[in-house]
Amino acid sequence: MTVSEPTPAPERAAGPSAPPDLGVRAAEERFIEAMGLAHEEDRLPRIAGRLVGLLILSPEPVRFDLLAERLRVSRASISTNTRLLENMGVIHRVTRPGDRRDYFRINEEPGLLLRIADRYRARQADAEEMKQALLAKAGSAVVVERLEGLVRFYSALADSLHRMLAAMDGGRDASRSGAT
Amino acid sequence: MTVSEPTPAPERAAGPSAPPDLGVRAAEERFIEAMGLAHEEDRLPRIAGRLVGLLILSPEPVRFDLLAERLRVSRASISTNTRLLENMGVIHRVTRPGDRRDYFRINEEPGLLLRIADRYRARQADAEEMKQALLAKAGSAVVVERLEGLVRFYSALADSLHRMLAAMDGGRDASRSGAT
DNA sequence: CATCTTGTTCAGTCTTGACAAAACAAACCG
DNA sequence: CGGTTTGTTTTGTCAAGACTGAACAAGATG
Repeated sequence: MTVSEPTPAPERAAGPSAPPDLGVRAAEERFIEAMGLAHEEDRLPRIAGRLVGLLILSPEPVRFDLLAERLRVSRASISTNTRLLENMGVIHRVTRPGDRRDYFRINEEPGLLLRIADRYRARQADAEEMKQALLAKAGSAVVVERLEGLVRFYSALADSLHRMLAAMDGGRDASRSGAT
Repeated sequence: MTVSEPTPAPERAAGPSAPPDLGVRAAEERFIEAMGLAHEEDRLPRIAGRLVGLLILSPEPVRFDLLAERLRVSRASISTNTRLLENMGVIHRVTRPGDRRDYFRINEEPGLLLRIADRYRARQADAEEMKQALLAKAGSAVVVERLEGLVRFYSALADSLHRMLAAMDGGRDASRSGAT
């Protein structure tokens, strides 16, 4: 999704771009790398994770080429990964009238969580299907119980996620948590 | 962990080994593959996932070489992946007096879930650390709020997992859910 | 129009990791 | 002891995918 922003904002931000307070800067570096690693665990490219980290730390939308510069990564990678994250609903592309360049900001709505919940739902379905097959043919009771446990677990987890989403959504002023 | 089993059990089981009811067999095949895929998403080798699936469906411990045969995979792979899962606490190696061979069964205690919860805790810590660094140096309020949202989210998720574990543990007779 | 800017796509390189075959180790058996 | 069974470790191959530079497309701009 592409969002239009009213104010050009005099290109100065309290984010990870402007004032290089060295202590904070180092913490930002660590945080960005941590997000890179964390997202890699979720099978996303490391650069995508770093992008998310950087954008979480940026109060203002960040320009395309600044992303490449700050992460020391090719523009090609920025293009690929921003589009990926955009499609996943994790970040937004922001355009401004009279400015040909693209900016990006984190999506304050937690988009990824729904995806996680869906994954658990799918596993719940796998277990459920297997359980039904066994019940129809009188399979081992132990195994049926195990599968029931699996189904319960995954559905509880998915429910819990959905509830959390709902709670966070009502959470603050209306926008909440750059959740990933 | 290696567990010793009392009964040799006359090598006959209602599991995926003995009675080849074709309908159930096909369902088992699907379930095992689904587990393979699901665990691949969690960054485990596909074979490890299939092993988990097979063992969930097996009421009795399964012999090492039968695992290789059933999954049509080299003994080397079985060795590597069983050890991996064993270290993670997902399966148990079972030995029997007078039998030199190794057997494996699923761990009824959900071992992996703790690992998942830990992962979320780690992310919570990342966000927390970044937030502290910002607070010390008066960072952007928006960003601090985002980080607080992250911290809340991850800790809620980890808590929820722990609670679920506790609930399932008290759940049935004492052993519960071959959770993965 | 020629040229610059900005972002995308393509082709190639490089890394990572899964898997298997073979060599190996250890325990048992005769 | 030599030979067998059982599992492990090592070595090599292969595939997937992340990342890059270069070519490309589409506007702007002089």
